Amino acid sequence: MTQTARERARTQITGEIKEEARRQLAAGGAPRLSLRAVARALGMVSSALYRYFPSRDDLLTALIIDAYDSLGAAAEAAVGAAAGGRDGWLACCHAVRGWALAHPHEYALIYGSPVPGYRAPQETVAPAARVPALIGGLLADALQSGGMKRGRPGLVPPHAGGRAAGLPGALRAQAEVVAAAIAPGVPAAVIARALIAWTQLFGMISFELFGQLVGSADPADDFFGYAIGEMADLVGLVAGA
Amino acid sequence: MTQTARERARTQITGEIKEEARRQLAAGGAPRLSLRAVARALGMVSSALYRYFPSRDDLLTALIIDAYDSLGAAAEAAVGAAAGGRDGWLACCHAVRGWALAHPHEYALIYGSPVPGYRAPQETVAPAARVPALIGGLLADALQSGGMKRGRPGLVPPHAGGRAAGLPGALRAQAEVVAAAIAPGVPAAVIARALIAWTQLFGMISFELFGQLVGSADPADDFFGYAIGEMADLVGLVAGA
DNA sequence: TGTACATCAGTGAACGCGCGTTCACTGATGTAC
DNA sequence: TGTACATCAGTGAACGCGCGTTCACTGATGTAC
Repeated sequence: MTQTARERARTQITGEIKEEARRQLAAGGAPRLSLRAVARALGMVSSALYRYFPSRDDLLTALIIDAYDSLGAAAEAAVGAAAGGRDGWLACCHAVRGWALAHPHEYALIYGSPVPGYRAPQETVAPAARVPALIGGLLADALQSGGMKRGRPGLVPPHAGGRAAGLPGALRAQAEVVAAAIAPGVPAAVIARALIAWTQLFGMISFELFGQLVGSADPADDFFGYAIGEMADLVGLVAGA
Repeated sequence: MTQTARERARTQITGEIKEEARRQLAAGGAPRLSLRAVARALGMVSSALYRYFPSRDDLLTALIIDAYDSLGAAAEAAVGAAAGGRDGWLACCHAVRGWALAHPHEYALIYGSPVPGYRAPQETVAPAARVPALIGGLLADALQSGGMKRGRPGLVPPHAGGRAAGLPGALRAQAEVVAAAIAPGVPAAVIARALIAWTQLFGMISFELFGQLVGSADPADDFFGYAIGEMADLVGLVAGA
């Protein structure tokens, strides 16, 4: 309950190490993050860091978890403040993008190419699932409170060639697993489209941050706003509670 | 016209260097690519590589250009063999994904997080534009040959809250620039949705390759097929010529 | 409350490694006459 | 066709740097009696 001075110092310095590491992430990205450079910046000797993190990879893991949690918290706060349904979705998207633009190197750390030689441990899974879980909950809520069209979501008809209305088998099964985990009661067809919306959201943000939109949708604000609206339609989210 | 032995040797060895560099890319990603290691693997002394590439960054640039060209060629071949319109789009998507799965580290090189400290020079711009240009051309062709619905593409209606039918201003202007460059005659509304489809395509592939789909749409084959069909609908592409 | 001991943070030196790049050089290939 | 010179590929040593991690150590903080 009461913390000893040692415990307080430990928490404090652990925080300072991560803070400095984040600064270096911004300077050179994950591959250039160096324990020695972090120690140097903090006026410590490099071996001292091993009192706090048993290896470089453990420091990386801590940064990854923090990044997922920071993003998750930002998104949750935005959704909590929104009216739900379609508004919740839009708020979530804007919060995710806003966080990404504010923390581009932490975004790259969790959504960019995997760091070579690093394998994310189990502990990162739960923080990574916060945004998907948030979206799932939002859909489930919207479905209950009338914020979503019933039946097959969206109104895009099967194309002229005549595609079967159902989902392909594996996708249906996967969607049901997802529904059971994070979106109870939401039909597989809605989940399938939500998966599209989800990958679309991060695809846009990655393209924006990684420079692929230069020469087309850059600056991306209007494009982003338009796209997330289209995704809301696709999923079947309607305005109002 | 006729090549000297020296010229032949130069072309050959330049190729071997890039080949070995690609192998090392697969082993450790771009940040771990090392001139010395490449030279070692080829039985050369590291300084000899400087006869072929003036610096490490120039080797990286060559790999990036090759990757864009390889991807572009694969996509173009697939579209060329398809019936056009919707089929062309689907073929393009499958070709891009197929290439990405076959060359995951080259994909990460061009669509992953930027390599720290590296700035892509102008020469990479044209190769990078091949896939977008291909899609643009495909849309223009489809529009001319009746492979696309006229008028506002797709059938998703404005959401219940009543969104204005038009595109936001900046997006409309950007879409017109894109149309002028790679999709002559294609309306801005179609371009805007094609931008969504394009970011969606690469967003899905990145999520698949970078491990974000584990636990949901994994394996991603059915999800991918479903999503690109939905995108075709969104853009207004119909089956047949 | 005071003392003896255990815990822990931080030091400094070292190990063993790898990197990109430069430079003066040797020897083979190509070119001009 | 043969010779003199220029071009270029590749060598080997060196410069100057950085890295992660280990280890024996000092000295401060915490704990049990």
